[in-house]
Amino acid sequence: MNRRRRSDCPIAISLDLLGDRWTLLVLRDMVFYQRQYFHEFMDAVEGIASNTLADRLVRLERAGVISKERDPKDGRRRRYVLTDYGIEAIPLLVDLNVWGAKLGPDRAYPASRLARMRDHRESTIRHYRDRVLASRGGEGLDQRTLEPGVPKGAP
Amino acid sequence: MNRRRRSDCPIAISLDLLGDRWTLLVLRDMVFYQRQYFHEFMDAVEGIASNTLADRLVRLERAGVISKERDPKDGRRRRYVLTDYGIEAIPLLVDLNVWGAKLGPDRAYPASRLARMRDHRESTIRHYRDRVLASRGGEGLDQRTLEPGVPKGAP
DNA sequence: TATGATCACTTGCATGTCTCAAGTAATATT
DNA sequence: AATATTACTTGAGACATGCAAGTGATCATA
Repeated sequence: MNRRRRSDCPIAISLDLLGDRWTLLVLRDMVFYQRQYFHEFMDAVEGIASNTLADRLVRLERAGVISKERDPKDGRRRRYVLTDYGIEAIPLLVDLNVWGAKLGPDRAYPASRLARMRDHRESTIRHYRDRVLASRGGEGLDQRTLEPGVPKGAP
Repeated sequence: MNRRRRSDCPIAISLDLLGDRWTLLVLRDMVFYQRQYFHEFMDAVEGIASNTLADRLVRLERAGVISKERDPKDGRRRRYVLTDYGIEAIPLLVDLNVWGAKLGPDRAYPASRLARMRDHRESTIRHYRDRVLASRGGEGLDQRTLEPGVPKGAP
């Protein structure tokens, strides 16, 4: 999909990459749920098809939004993390979250987190950005304990 | 497309409505280019098909993002304007604009406007919101002169 | 009042994209 | 050595999109 660039409008350019039903959900999983592996994205409630997921990951990587590396602890796994450019999409996700919450059933979402996103947008963005940076710098989460791995430069 | 709600996640809910290649471009036309009529959306550089446009306008109206009214000056025309809820999507469009500009050729976009969007986000949003409100309240732009029509309540 | 143009769509068909289910290669575990 | 897991790929069918042409309502002009 979205093969050719349709125009030079920056919104159209964004939409050539992000304008489908799945791409931004993958980024959401990375930012809000700290998911990093193929099977973790597959496990998301919405149920993306594996070929669609593979396609989106390739496209995001080619666009420089995410990067891919082999997991040193388990050679089968590929770890996907946001690049600096990908991190700049966090405001977008926050806005989508706030906007969609008004359209959908509010029971579905912790009102406190939503209110924080709406009323303290900047600090929310900073919070998630820092969390991504932290998990990116280190070894990611330990997949058994789901605790942060050894930080970069630690003994 | 996007028939059923996939999950209660607000981002997924947003994407059920906005997650395609055209819907946000229609909203962009409304917000940044003050377009209000079917043929104006058709004239956008990206070249949306008429059936796709008709479908998106119906879906946006059903979702309460835009409203539709007969043009009192020309009964053939339907005028599409943002609702209050639609206006709340303006931050989203600004974010998409700023983000996409880094991906695309910067020659394509007035650097001054872009810098303003990035560095003075709140006032940019206010500016476009007020402009939408103004055109919504009055008669819209005069289609011959492209000047604002008579404001509401004027003699 | 008749004629033609414009506007907002709709229809039918070809093409493209996505989903679902199943399969495969590489690596890890037992 | 046998089995499980991970990250994919493949193929068929469903669904969405693009294109060209057509429709009815309304307007502009003679």
